[in-house]
Amino acid sequence: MSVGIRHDDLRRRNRAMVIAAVRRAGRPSRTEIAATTGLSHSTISAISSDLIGEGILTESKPSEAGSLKRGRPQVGLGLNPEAAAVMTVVLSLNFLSVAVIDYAGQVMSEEQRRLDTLTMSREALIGECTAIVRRRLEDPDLDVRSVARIALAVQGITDTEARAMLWSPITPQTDIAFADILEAEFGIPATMENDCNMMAVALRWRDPGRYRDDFIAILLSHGIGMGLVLKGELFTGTHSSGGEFGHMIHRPGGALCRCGRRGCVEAYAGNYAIWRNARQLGEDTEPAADVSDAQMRALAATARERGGPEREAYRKAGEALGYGLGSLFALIDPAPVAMVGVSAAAFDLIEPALREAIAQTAGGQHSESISFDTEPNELPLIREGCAMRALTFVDQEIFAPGAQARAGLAGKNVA
Amino acid sequence: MSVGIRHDDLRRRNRAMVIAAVRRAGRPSRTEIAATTGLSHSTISAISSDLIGEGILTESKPSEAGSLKRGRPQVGLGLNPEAAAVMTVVLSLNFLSVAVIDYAGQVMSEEQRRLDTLTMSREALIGECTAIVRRRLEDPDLDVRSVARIALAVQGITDTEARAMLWSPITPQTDIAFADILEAEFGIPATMENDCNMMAVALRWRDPGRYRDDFIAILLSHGIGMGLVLKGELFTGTHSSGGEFGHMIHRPGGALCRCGRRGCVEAYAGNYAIWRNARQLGEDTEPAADVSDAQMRALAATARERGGPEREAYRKAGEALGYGLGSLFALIDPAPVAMVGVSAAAFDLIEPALREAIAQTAGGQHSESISFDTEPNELPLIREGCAMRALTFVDQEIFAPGAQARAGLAGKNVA
DNA sequence: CCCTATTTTTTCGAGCCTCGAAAAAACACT
DNA sequence: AGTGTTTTTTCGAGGCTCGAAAAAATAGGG
Repeated sequence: MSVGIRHDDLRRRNRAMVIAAVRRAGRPSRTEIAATTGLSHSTISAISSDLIGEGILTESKPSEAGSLKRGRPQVGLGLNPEAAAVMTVVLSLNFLSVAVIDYAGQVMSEEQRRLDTLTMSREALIGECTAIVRRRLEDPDLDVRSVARIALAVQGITDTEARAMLWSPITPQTDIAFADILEAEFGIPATMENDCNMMAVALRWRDPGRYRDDFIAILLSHGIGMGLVLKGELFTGTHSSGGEFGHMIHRPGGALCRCGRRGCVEAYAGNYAIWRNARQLGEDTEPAADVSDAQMRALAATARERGGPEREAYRKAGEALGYGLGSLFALIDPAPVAMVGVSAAAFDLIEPALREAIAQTAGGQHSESISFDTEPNELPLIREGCAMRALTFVDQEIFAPGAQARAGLAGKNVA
Repeated sequence: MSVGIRHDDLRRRNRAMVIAAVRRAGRPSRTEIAATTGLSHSTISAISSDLIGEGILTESKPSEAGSLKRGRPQVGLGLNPEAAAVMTVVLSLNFLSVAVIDYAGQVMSEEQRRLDTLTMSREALIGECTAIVRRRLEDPDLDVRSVARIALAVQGITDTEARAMLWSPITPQTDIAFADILEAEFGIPATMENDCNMMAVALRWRDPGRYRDDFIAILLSHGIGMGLVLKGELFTGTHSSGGEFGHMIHRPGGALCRCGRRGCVEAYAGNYAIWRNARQLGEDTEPAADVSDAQMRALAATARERGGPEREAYRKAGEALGYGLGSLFALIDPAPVAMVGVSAAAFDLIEPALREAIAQTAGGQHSESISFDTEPNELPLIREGCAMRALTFVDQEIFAPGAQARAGLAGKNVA
C-alpha cells in the first residue's frame, strides 16, 4: 500500500515541482513558478537558490528578455545545459540511431547506422547497441561523467518496469534485457521503452495545447502501434508496455497477421496488409517482411490516381482502424488522435472509411468531432520522446538532496 | 499541472493514511500501523490520539484479543461506528434499493422497492429516488446529521465527475444529474457511480488477495458491463465512466444490439442476445426488453440437458466474450476476471468457447493461466461497493483538520 | 508474591520545512 | 533625483516528523 509521507520527502517533492515547472515553461521567473506550483515566494526563493548553487538551474542575464514593465525586472530561471546529459537509443527495423542530449534538451552529438536486424543474432544485436553507445561515450567533446541516463526505444513490447524488450517485430530474438545490459556495461541507469509510448511523450511536449491529458498516438507503419495518454499519464499494461492496438481483433478468424494470429487490426491496416490487399494476394498470404516507404508512397499515389484494388486496400485499412478505434473509444471515450508514420501521409485515402466505420460504433456518437492529425515521420518523434523521458528521469533523481547526488553535477552545496 | 505540497497537507495526508490503514486492517495496533504506513511510532501516536479525541477512531478493550505475547499488550484501533454514516442508493432495472451504513461498514437500515423504470417519466424517477432517501433519513433510529455522504449506483454510463447518469438501459431518460439533485435536496454530498465500477470496488474489499492491483469485473446480465481496476486504480473514461466492454465491436455489421448499433459484444452475450439465439430468432430481431433471471436459469438448464440451439447460443456468447477479452487484453495485458450476474451461473456453458476464442488473440498467449471466478448475484456487490466508496470519501473528508469539519462528528478537539 | 525481561505506547527536544510580512533590490517614469 | 512599482530575499513563527528515552503494561521465573 502507499506509504506515508516523510518530512524530508516534502522538500524533495517541491524541488521536483520547481524543476518540472522550469522545464515546462522555458525561462520562468520565480514569481511565475510560485504561481504555477502554488508554493509561496519564500519557498521558491529558497529552493531555486539551492538549485542554482548546485548547478542545476541558471539565472539568465536580465538583458535577454526586453522587460517593458515597470518594477524590478524578472530574472528568468533556466535549466543549466551542463548539469547533466542523457543518451537516447532508438532501435527500429534495420536501423539504429543514437543521440546525446544536454540537460536543456539540445542535441550534442549523434550517430545513425543501418543494420540487418531481422537476421542478426542476439549477440550481434546487443553488440551493435553497446558498441554505438560506447562510441558516443568516447566522443572527446563529451564529459562522460555527465551522461546521467540512457533511454532506449524499440518497436514492440517491453515490460512495465522498462527493463527489457519482450518481443519485437524487428528481430526474431525475444526477452532482451537491454536496460540491464547497458547498465551493467556502462554503469549508467537505463530504461527500455516502447516506441509508440515515446511518440506520445514527444507529442505532449511538442503541442501541449492539443495533446494534454488524453490523446492517442497511432503508428501506421509496417505494423500498427499505439501510445496512449490518459488523465495525463502514459498508459501501460499490467505486465507489458501494453496498448497493442494493432492486435485488437477486427474480424474473428480473418486475415493473417504478422503475429501469426488472424483478424488483428494490423492484418488489415499495417503496410504489409495494405500491400497484400492492393496486390490482391488473398488474406492468407504470408506477410511481406518489409515494404519500403518509397513503395508505400507509390502505392498511395496509384490509389489516388486510379482507385482500383489499391484504393480498396486503403479503404479496408480505414475500416479496420475505424472499428478498432470504435472499440477503443468504447473503453476510454473519444480523444484526439495523431496518426504517425508513412501511411499517415495516405490518411486522405484512409479517413473516409475510418470515419464511416467509427460512426457504426459506440465511440462514434460524435464521430465528426473526433479530430485527426498526421505526422509522416515517426523517428524524430520517438527520439524526442526518449530524450524527454530520460531528462525527466534525471529531474527526479537530481531532486534527491543529500549524499548520493548523481555524478556529473557542476557544483555541490558543501554547507 | 500538479500543485506543490503545502506544509499543512502533510498532516492531512498522513491522517488519511492512518484511517485507511485502520479501515483495511480491521483492528490494527499502533505498531502495526507504523509498519504499514512507514511513519514513525511517534507520528502514529500523535495522529491516532488526535483521531480518538475527535471520535473517529476508538481503542478496543485489551481484553478482546487474547494476547499471548510477552510484553505490553497491543491495543487495537478501530473505526468508531458512530463517527458518521453513509447512504447507498442502487438503481437497477425495475428496482430501487437503499441502505444506511455506519462508519464501520455495518448496515443500519435498508429499504427496497420495485418500480417500472422503463416507462417512468423523468420526474417520477427522480421523485422515487428522493422519496426513498427521505424516508430513510426520517428513520427515527437514525441521527440524520451523521449521514455524511450518499453514493448512488446505476447501470449505464455516468460522467467522470460522478455527478450525473448520462445514459442507462433501465430508462429512456438521459442526463440526470442525480448527485446534484440529491445534494440540493438534502444538503448531503453525493456521487453518481457506475454499477460495474462499484462491483470492482467491492471485490477489492472482499478478496484483496485475488483482486488487488489489476483485475476485471464483468457483469453478465441483460446487458454486458465492466468494472476495471488497473494499477490499483479504478479505470474510467476521459469523459464518462467508460469501460463499455459490452459495446466493443465483436463482428462489424453483425447482430443488432440494444444500443441500436451492430456487432457489439453485448449483441451476442447479453441475456437478450442469448435468448434471441436460443429461440433462433435471427440477429436482426429487436432485443427483448427484459428476460427474467428465472427464464435465463431455465434456458441454461435446457442447454445443459440437450444442447441444441440453446447450447449454441451460449457458445456464441462465449465466443463474443472471448474475442472481446482478447482485444481488451491486447490493450491492458491479461488479468484475473470475475464474472458476475445471472449468466455467470451458466459460465460452464460459456467457458469452453470463451477460452477457445481468447486463445486466438494476442491476450491468449497464456490462455490457460487466465482465471475466472463467478458470482451470480450482482446486487449485494454493487451495494457493498457503493458503501465502501462512500466511506472512503468520508475518510478523506474527515481527515481535513480545522474548522470546516463535517457534521456528525462525535467529539471535537477544542484546544 | 515480587522481580525481571519484553513489548507497546507516549513524551520530549531537535531539526526541517513552509508561510506571511516586511524589507531590500532593481528598474521605469516624471 | 525622486517616486512608484514589481520582484526577490530575509526573518521569525508555527507545524510536522523523527529518534531516543521514558513510561506503561504484561508474562515468566524464582
